Formats: sequence, C-alpha cells, structure tokens
Amino acid sequence: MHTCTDAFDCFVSRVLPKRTGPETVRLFRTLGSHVHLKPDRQLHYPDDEPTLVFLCDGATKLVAHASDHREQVLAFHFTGDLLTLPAHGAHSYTLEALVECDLMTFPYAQFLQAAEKHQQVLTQLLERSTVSLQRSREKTLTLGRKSALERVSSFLLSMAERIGRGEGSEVKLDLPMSRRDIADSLGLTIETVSRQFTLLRDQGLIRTQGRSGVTLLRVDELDRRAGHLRVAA
Amino acid sequence: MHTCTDAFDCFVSRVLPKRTGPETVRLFRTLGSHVHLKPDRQLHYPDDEPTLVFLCDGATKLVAHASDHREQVLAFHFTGDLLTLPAHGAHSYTLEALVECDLMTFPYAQFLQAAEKHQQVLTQLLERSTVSLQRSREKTLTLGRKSALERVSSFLLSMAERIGRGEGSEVKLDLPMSRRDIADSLGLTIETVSRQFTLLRDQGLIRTQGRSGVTLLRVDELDRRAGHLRVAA
DNA sequence: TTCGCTCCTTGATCTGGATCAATGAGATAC
DNA sequence: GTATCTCATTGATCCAGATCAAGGAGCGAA
Repeated sequence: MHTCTDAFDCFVSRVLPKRTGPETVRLFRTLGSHVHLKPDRQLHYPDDEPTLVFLCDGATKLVAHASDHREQVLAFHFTGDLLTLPAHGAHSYTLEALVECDLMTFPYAQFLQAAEKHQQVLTQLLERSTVSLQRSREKTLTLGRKSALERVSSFLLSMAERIGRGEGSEVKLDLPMSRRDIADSLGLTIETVSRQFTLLRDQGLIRTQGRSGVTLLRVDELDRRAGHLRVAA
Repeated sequence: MHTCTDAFDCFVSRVLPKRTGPETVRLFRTLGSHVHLKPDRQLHYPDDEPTLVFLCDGATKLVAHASDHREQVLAFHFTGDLLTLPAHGAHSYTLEALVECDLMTFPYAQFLQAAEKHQQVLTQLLERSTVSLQRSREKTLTLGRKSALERVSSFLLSMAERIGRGEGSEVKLDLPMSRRDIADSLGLTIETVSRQFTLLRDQGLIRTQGRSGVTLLRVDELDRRAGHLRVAA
C-alpha cells in the first residue's frame, strides 16, 4: 500500500471536476491510498467505518457473507467505477479482485468532508450512488421473481451494456468472472448457470469461446428471455 | 394535486437545513407538489424522468413489474423517508400507498439544480441514498441465498428496526402491509410466508395479534434464524 | 508436448417452496 | 349483532433448481 501517482491521476481526471485547484487535489491525495490487488485477493478495509473506492483499472466483485459459508455477489465493478463499502453490520462484506486491479481508497467520512466545498464532486457521488441503487433494484427483481433462464439472460444483457464490444448486430463479451461468481451473483448454483448457457447456445442466441468468451447473437431474443417488459428494437 | 402548506413545512423541517433562507424555501415550494394517496392507490409520475419523493406521513411500497404480471416489492418506506423513483427502463416501477399517505414530489433534475448551492441538502440526499443502497444490498443477500424462514425472520427484524416499539425485551410491530406484500418483497408466496409465521409462533419467538400485529418475543433467537453472522447481544 | 489441476459441463436424484385446493378468521357494511 | 368479503392459514401434490456424481475441456507449468 503506497502512493502511486498514476492511479491518483486517474482518479483526479475521472472524479474531480476539470478545474479543481491544486491545493484541493493535494488534500485528496493525502486522504487516498493506492492499492494493487492480484486476482482473487481481497481488499482489507476497516470494518467499523465505510470506505470509498475508485477502481482505476480492473474488475472486482462485492461479496456479502451470511452464516454457514454462503456467499452472495452483490455487484461487479469495472474500470472507472466508484463504490462505497459499508461498515459491517448484520453481514460482512468483502471486495475481491477478479483480475489484476489498481484502486484508490478513501475513508468515506473524510472524503465527504473534503468534498463539501466542491458541489460537483458531491453531485457525482450522488449520481453514481443512484446508478448503483438502480442496478441493485434490478437485481432484487431478478433474484426475487425470475427463473434461472431469465436470470442468466438478464446477466448477459447487463454485462453487454457495461463491458460489451458491439460488432455489427453482435456483442462480444470477455467475462472476467467465473461460473461460480455468476452463480453467486444470480442466486443459483454453477450447474444451473452452466445448463442455461448450454440452453442459450443450443437455441442459437449466444456463442461461447473458451471459458470467458461469450458472443450475444440475438440481443432482442435475449431481452425476451430476460423477462423484460420492453424489448429493445 | 395542490400545494399544501402542512406537507411542505414537514418537508422543510425534515430535509432542508435549519437556517435555509426564505427565498430558497420559496424556490423549493414552486418545484414541489403535494399529493395525498388513499390506501392501495399508486402515485402517477412521468416515466421518462426521475422523481424525488418525500413521504410526509404514511407508508408505501415501491414495486417493480416484470413481464407476466409478476411483481417484486423493492422497498417499503415510512414517514420521513426520502426516495428517488427511477425513469422506467427494462422494467417499470410504481409507488403504492399501504395506508393514507401525504407526500411531496419534485422533478429530480430540477430539485438537484436547486440543491446545488446547498451542500447540506446534497449531503443529506447522498446519505439517504446510501442507506437505501445498503438496505437494497441486504435484500439482495436475502433473496439470493436465504431460506424462507431466514427471509421472514430477516424481514421482521428489519421492520422492528424501522417501525418497532420496544417494550422491555419485546418489540411490538403494527405491519401496514399484507401477507401478499411481504411475500412479494421476499420472493416467496403468501402460503410460504404464512407457514413461516406459524413456525415462529409455534417456537415461541413471536406472537401475532390480528392481521397486522406482531410482537417479537426473542430478538436474539430471531437474529439466529435470520442467518446473521453477528447476533445482537 | 504432456502433465496436472481447476473449472466447466452433463446426467441422475432429491427437496424446499410453488401450486392447487379448501377452510378459517378479521374487517367492514348494514 | 350478523352477513359478507377479503385475507390468512392449513393441507396435498408437484416441479424448478439444488444436490450428488462423473466425465471433459481449458489453461498454465515444465
């Protein structure tokens, strides 16, 4: 854990407003810590106070732990995402790297205090927090009321939106997470996830290349499988 | 839909900072609308732009709709809560009154603009949004990895925290929502919810009075049933 | 290239909660 | 009070997905 100029600069350009004064930048620099994580390693953070994390580069999963070794992936994050790790309450949370990651961490309370004079930073935090809430609500619907096939279809569409590369009518994905992570995110088992992948492949809606490569061939049909009300044109 | 001084005043005292200037108060007044909802009625709001809602008095549920008439309750809200209704995306959302409600609604974008000069309002919005996100994440774990009994126990504990009246070691609840609402919130059927209530009653952990009255007799045991990692002392 | 390991896929069986089907018990109207 | 209607409870059966159990395929190391 040391201060790395590159990661902090990345944070500055992506989160702070364009014309932030140098003394403010310096203030944020003193608050933040740069952390590099190897795949499968988790971020250690104080369990009594919330932490703000900016993911400069990489992909992570936020995991909640219940009793009895059960795990639930609450969210995946990718390069450029900003997230708040809550203090541990009835359950504990960990942030784990899916691939090599560079991140900047800040004590939440101090960050907020530093941001108070900079309305644009607050607005940005609020906006990103709203997006997270929105994603979390979509997930709630998925976990509460959808079948296995609908969950996997929703997952693929959501990933396409966030890390997909469109190629004509197709969307290519390089999933950084394992089948286990997907299962833990969708409230299913790896076997069930695998079976839905096979089903979608057999129906000609997706193609898979190796473990992580997925190509969405029929986004409109996937939308239908996902149980969405409005199907993208 | 008309301007009601009482509801607006309630909003002012609960959301705006103590010493907000009268011209700012006037600005918010022009943006907000007071709405009274009878039980089971839903709030109508534009589906292309997000709306901010302050619940002056009452209790509501935020419902997501998937295809095929399936519904998922995303959250319950009580007097004093502030919530953001998203623009409709892949799914549609409605806010429905559980009891008689008074609420103030604001167009989200305009509200934010008006709040920009008032850092304390932004901070408050952010804080409340973070609490919502936190609750939503707890719900994700509940829906993804918990059994029916754990879900119902978690639900009762969560309600105890928000609307419970402690009486000695007991906590009394007057649930404003039906078994159907609870089921739709927990991703279960009303039959299953009912069976878990019966189970908890038979085990001496709760007592029920009529349809809405519930007394939690053994909070520690409920915590254990809820699958929480840390059991309250 | 081959080894070896982990992750993924496929198949057989089991089960928790859904579904189907009556009753029972609160609330509201009269 | 009592009629009525909705909501909640209880019981019987069913099924989607979990669990158990082998294989098979990708990928890194040597």
